[in-house]
Amino acid sequence: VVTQRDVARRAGVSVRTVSNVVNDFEYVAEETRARVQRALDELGYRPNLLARGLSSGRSGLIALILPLNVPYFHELSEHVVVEAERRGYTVLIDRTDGEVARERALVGRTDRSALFDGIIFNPIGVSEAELRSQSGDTPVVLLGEKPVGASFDHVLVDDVAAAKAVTEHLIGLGRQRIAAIGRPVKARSLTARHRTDGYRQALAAAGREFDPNLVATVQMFQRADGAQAMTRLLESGNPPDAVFCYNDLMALGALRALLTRGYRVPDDVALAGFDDIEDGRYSTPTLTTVAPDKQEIATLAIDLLTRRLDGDTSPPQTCSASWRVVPRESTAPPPSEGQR
Amino acid sequence: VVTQRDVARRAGVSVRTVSNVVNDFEYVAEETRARVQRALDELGYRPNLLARGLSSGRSGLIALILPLNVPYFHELSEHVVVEAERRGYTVLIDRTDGEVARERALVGRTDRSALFDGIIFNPIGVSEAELRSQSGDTPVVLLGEKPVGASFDHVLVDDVAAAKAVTEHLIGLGRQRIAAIGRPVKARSLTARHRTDGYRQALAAAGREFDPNLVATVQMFQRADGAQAMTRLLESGNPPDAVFCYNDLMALGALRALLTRGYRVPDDVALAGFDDIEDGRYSTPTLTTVAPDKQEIATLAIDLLTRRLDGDTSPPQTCSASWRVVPRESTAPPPSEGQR
DNA sequence: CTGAAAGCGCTTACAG
DNA sequence: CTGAAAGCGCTTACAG
Repeated sequence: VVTQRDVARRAGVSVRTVSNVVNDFEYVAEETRARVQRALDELGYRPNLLARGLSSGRSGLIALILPLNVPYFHELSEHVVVEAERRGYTVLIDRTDGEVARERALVGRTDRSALFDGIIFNPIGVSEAELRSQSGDTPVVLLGEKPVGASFDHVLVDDVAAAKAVTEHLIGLGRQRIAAIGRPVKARSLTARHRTDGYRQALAAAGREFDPNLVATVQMFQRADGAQAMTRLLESGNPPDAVFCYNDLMALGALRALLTRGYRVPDDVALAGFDDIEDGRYSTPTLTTVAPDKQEIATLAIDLLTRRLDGDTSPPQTCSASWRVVPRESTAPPPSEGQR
Repeated sequence: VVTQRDVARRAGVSVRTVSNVVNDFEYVAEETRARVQRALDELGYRPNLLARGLSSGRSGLIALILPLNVPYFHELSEHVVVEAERRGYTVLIDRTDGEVARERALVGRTDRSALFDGIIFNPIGVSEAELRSQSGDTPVVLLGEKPVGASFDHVLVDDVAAAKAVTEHLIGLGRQRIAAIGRPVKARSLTARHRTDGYRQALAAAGREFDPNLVATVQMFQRADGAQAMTRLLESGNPPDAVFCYNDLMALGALRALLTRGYRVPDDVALAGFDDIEDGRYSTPTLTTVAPDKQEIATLAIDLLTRRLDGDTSPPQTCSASWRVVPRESTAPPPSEGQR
């Protein structure tokens, strides 16, 4: 490998000057710069990130720690990568895939703070307290769920309001038995709780009775869970005529379960999800959903993080990104009224 | 931050000994080890990856450079991450999303070889020659397409054979007009060429005429491309009764186009894809596809890479992973014969 | 504008 | 088994 020392020798200058040229500092004589640049090119010098990081204390790297197997975060990651690049940072993605052990390994054990200038993280199992003790002075921005007493910067969407809005959309269709799929069997997911809250608030606001039998539980937020939960609802003897799934993935699973059993969507059962993942735009029927503004979320997260990297020490902030209900075929009103 | 020096001072030993304990070397007196370990714990020492990497020349990090927006690679990445972890390596993912500029930036400019012990890469736009000049002595394993004169380790599936097999499956259904979707408009993708070859070989082997009008071109391998190509085929006046899409994503787009226009799948048009992505198992109908063994591909790639990391300098190898045709509803024979 | 030198936090022959 | 010391390749006050 070619080092700055090699270049310095060739150009007849000190490494200090080479470093100045490489990093594009001002105050380098034009003549010197040209000479060094030539040596740089001729030797094919490329800076060693590790050495630079070790001595400067900054690597230009941001860790994005996500359950990449969740399409929502998968899609979000694209925006984060692009947005970070715009500010001169490189994002490296760490898959946690919802495994707490993996999350812990990433956050704990070795000091990744040396490697990464900052971290953007969607924690599933690691608590804020745990994270605080491990993250040292590396800026961390958390995505989603914000527990009380949070001491990190957060970016989130108002799950309660969004869930309420999409449930109201279902109510507006004239549906009578509106089910919800997504209450976790055991994990205490704030997201799920908030969406349940929104769902109940919408029912209450419409003067509807809350029926616990219409809330189906799941293990995870995957397609299979949605399919199973839907199947249970259908076999309950008194099937719903509309379902709000807490994410699109489960809605897609539910859709599959419905179509397999001969139910028509939306005619027999209207269906709505959450996340606006691409699959939902190509399913048949296409899927009504809540679309969080992913671009905005990414921008907010990177904004928050870079501000910290620039030395901002103000108290932790929470930014709320916008969202909207996107009606599609899965909740489209029947072609002509009263046909059912 | 706590350094080894801090720990050494506290334990009353040299940093050499601390390093020995941290790295779990043998030849450390039990008593010493215990004392150092206590200091380590009390101070909450965590090694600095950068410093370790710089002085040891190894970081334990593997870069996985992929178009993560392609579900096939997205699913593959999970296996690679797990497989690498099993060998003690950490995988960091770099999204290229099919953008050549991003690929170049990752491979060129800064010397990432200092940061990563090895690279697993699915190149879209960067040529092998270019890669060779940039990668230095960092081991690289390439995923997919293998050009002639390749000088890197490769892991791939036999696209020709697989495409031939799935086309034969379509022929076996008794379909007469079998279309193919996926020939690129301009890019010279080996993958697409191989799949076209396999498609043609199957037709030829069955004594069928090759009809260029039945091969639809696409810009990319995304859903929208599949939908558009399908639409064009349907509007061509003489629609196909079966379609082999070069990946599942396009097949899903094609499915959407078919269902939207009132065609029944598989009754009117049978449909097959390639990749076996999860979406295809939940669409209605579920999607017949070619399933490359992703676990095997990941294992082969990591095997190849770690072997190089252990000093193997044998000539570049090419490993072929297995695959199989997975028949699902989209090519299921009609319930009763001759019904059409 | 540029040089000589210290230092980032580790690893690792070299001695003992 | 352990210490003193050099070195990994850079950056960056400190002088000049």
